[in-house]
Amino acid sequence: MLDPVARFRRFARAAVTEVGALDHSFLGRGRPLGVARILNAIGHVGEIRAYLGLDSGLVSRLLRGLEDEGLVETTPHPDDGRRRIASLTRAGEAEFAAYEALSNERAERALARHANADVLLAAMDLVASAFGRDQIQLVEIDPRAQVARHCLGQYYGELARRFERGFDVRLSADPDAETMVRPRGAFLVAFSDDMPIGCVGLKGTCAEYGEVKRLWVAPAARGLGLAKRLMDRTEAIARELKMPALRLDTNKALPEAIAMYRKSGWIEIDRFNDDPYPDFFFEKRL
Amino acid sequence: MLDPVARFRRFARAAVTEVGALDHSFLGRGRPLGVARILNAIGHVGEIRAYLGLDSGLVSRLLRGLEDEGLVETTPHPDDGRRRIASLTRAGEAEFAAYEALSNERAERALARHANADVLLAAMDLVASAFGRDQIQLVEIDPRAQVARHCLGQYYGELARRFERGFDVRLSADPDAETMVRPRGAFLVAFSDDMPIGCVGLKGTCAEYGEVKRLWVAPAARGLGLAKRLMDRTEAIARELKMPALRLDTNKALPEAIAMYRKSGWIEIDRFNDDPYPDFFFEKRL
DNA sequence: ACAGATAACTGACTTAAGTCAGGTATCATG
DNA sequence: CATGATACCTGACTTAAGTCAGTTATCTGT
Repeated sequence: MLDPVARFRRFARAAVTEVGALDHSFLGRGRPLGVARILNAIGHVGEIRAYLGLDSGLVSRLLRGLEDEGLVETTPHPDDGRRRIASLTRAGEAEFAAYEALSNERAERALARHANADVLLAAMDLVASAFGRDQIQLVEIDPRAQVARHCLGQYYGELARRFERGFDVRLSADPDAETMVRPRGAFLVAFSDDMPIGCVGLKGTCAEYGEVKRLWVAPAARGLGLAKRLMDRTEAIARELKMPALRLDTNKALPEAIAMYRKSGWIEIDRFNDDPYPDFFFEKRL
Repeated sequence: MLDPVARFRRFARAAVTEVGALDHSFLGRGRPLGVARILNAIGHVGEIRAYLGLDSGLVSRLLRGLEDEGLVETTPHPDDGRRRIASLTRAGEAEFAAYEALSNERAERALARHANADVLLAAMDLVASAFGRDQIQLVEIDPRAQVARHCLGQYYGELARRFERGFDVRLSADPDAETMVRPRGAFLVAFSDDMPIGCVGLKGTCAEYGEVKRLWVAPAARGLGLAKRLMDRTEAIARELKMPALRLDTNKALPEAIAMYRKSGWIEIDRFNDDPYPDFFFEKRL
């Protein structure tokens, strides 16, 4: 009842029950689960066969059934006459929305019953990130995009909580967005199933070195080695951009980060800027 | 990507994938899932039909298949000649253990990959408790039993963390176990799927009043209204034992508890003992 | 001791889900 | 333009899972 494996399995049982109940509610729409899944897949992606990993003959038949119901229509692929693209008709979209509503209602109800929904959600984020760790994708995006700004907001919030004297972006040497965009630099965001869970900026400072800025990993994604992965990718990009070296600064309130830098070949150097926050300065030659 | 419902559903997707993978690994033993589930149910409970909610004819046939394989044997029920009890043969137990091992390995592997397994487990406990909230059972047990002592240990740990000057049981008026056993009092433990997630003691202090002691709810179970449920049950038992009133003391470091007492009819009274820890004293006439 | 309920079983049937072997039209490439 | 690969389709088949009606033996209450 108390050992880790038993706790994990207790969780698995609870999740199965919950999932089973959702499936059951799906059946309430009078359609078998396989068909419902196809409908759902069309709503989310245009590509079904590979996405669901089903036999092409089976998909063909299921799709035909949905066509007969008037929920789906197929059009030939513009570039490839062999392929057909499935899309929802208006009626199909309504049906899709009905399934979505079932999922949403269930989620809303579960959250509404809990007096601490934010704690519950944080736990769910953490578990989902752990389960989906192999699907985490690093994507280069513009640091001015909304997701990027969301990540930065989270990052600043974290610093404000952890630094002894808080944190105010305006006092810090906030890098201009242009310095973190190709060809000068880059900005990476880590996504797990569409949720941003980490970021890092590579700033093209000068000819002698680039800088690693704004390395952040969401609480839900800690323990998965994501920071290391973000750093490795950043280094790769820096090499690609022919930067001779990388530098970064950090604060003593972030010991995990400092340990990680030391472990992955960064050398401590003297202060190289006049930012009021950092206590430690590192360099890595490429 | 950030609203609560989307986060809940992201979690559901991750859980489905994980659970599906486990099912898939079960298939590796060359037996369909339904049969595997029966085998599993026999291992855990003797009663299958009602437990799995399956058609009796279906269970009959599946059971027969397992009997033919030599994994299960059935014996007539001692008191009711119509009923039969299924049990695992030695070979069946080995097969059952093999399925258990698959689940356990999977759990161990998932936990081993995570650098913060304790954080992950805490999140899982929380989610599992929320999903299983309707299955939480309150059980009266002896306060000297191992589970009870586990709960009390957790409770003391929590106090030590929250009280300004820490907490030492030996300084507090630790109630004798006998005062929390029928007919003088009682001790309740809340179980969610075999995991103890809360407790409360009803101490038969004197003829004028009983006392509520050691009310504890595990962090994983907070927000589910469990404390209220434990208190309600305690009151019911107190009435049953003909106690004219209940009293309790508590500390200002536990504001949620204090708010809960006030909201459910407890009246603040003067100090009625010389325990060094409590700041607040309450009474409720029955 | 009898009527009605109940537990387990049996046989006949259904549905969902999927596999597999071809077949046809289209595409990519030398 | 011939050849092989590819995308989709079709028909025939299989397996898993379950429903349903009816049978038999046993139990329970009067």
